[in-house]
Amino acid sequence: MGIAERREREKEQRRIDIIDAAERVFFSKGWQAATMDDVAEAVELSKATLYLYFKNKEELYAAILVRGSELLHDMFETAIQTHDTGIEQIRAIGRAYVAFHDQHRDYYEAMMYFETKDLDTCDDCTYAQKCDEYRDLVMGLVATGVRNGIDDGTLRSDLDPMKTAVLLWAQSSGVLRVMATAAEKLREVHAIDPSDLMETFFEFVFHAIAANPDAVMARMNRKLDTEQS
Amino acid sequence: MGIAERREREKEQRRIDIIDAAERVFFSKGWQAATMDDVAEAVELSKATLYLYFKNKEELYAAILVRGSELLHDMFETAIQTHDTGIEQIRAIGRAYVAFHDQHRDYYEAMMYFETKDLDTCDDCTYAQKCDEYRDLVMGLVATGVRNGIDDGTLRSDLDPMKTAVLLWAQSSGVLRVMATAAEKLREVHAIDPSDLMETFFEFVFHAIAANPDAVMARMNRKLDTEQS
DNA sequence: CTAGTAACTGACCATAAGTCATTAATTAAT
DNA sequence: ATTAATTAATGACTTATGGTCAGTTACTAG
Repeated sequence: MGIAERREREKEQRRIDIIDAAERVFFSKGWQAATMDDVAEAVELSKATLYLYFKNKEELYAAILVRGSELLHDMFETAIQTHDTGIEQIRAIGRAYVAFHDQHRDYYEAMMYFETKDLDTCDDCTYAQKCDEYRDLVMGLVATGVRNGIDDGTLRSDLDPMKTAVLLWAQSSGVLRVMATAAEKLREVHAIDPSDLMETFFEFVFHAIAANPDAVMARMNRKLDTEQS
Repeated sequence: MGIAERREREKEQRRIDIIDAAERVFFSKGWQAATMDDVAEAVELSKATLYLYFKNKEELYAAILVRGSELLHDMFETAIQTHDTGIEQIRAIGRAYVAFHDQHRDYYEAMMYFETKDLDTCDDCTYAQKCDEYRDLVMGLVATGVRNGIDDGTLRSDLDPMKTAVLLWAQSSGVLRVMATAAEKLREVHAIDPSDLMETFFEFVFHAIAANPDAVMARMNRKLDTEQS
């Protein structure tokens, strides 16, 4: 029965087309201002058709969030795989988070936007569930980094990996959010450079979790000096 | 001209009545679900009248946020005034933030909800402006605490007060948000107690900013032990 | 008592999410 | 090849809600 499968593929492609169009529309006009009619027009389908593929506007948005979550997860995974010691992995994850914020601003903001009002966790909202799953995976990656650091002696041995992962994630999210929403004000009113703020944040973190904070800080400063010269 | 003043007072009272009603409605049904008709019914006025006092639904919400901001500011101010050393003031502010989250959950969530999509900063949105002002004041209080700590030797002397204040605020917000949105999951899936998470966060912070981290940690642990026994 | 002003309102509009009966296209059966 | 059946798609509609406005009521001043 190749026909059924072809239809399945076509249907899947439609779904992708819709998400692509939704991304363009939502990213350019914002979640609130963008209408389902806009998306329908962008994908050259009637609005009613959208509702054959997505339960409602929110779930269509969730589909976009899944893409963002996947991207972030992959970046974190790469960060882990391309670094050896736990402390370096954690730092690389931090940099990856910043890079995600810088390079995929649309996804970042979309994810921030919907973090407050948690997507309704109804049973058939597969997209919202996938978002949750990715968040767990991401948290797991951070925890892995912490565990590696404990094992290889670069991080404090008395840390609880999962608790530390949650804290690192929460703290980073908070700092990144402030950077995203108040970057302009920080720079102009308080004369604070956002990326400098981020560096200080990293410094704070390593003061808290490194096995040997002083050595780590000394190395960080040396690195910064050589980079700047 | 006592009449004009009385009318002014009455008008102000109306405004307060409307905000009171809006608070009840918004807090019970949520920003999205609550309608201006709901508010109108609650305050026993026609919907059109609401628009004589508030430009739109968003500004009415902002009026509520101002109350929350004021409350938070006062709690921070008290925290500063009732503690002597800088490090204690910072800790007290942290505790105050947690207390605000615990005891004024409605205000806390309302403020979180609107943190993403920054209230439109149009000229005549006095309420939104006031929110911004309070945020600055709050940040200033934290910076004052840091400055005091630098002066009295309880905090690292190389800290930039304002930068540190922004970081502390951002980090705390992030952690508190995660606690608010994922408390249940943290406890049940990862076996992490939210208030324990908060304590570890405080520990992280003081590792980063205390002039003598080891001494501070030792003291914190002693305190916790005596409290638990 | 009357004119003028401020406060208020019912009826209305515009927009946008979501639904449904109907139509068009594709596939399977005779 | 023709027809029935299944699937995909849609135009027209309903409902809900933020926001507006002409007109009414209540109060004040002269």
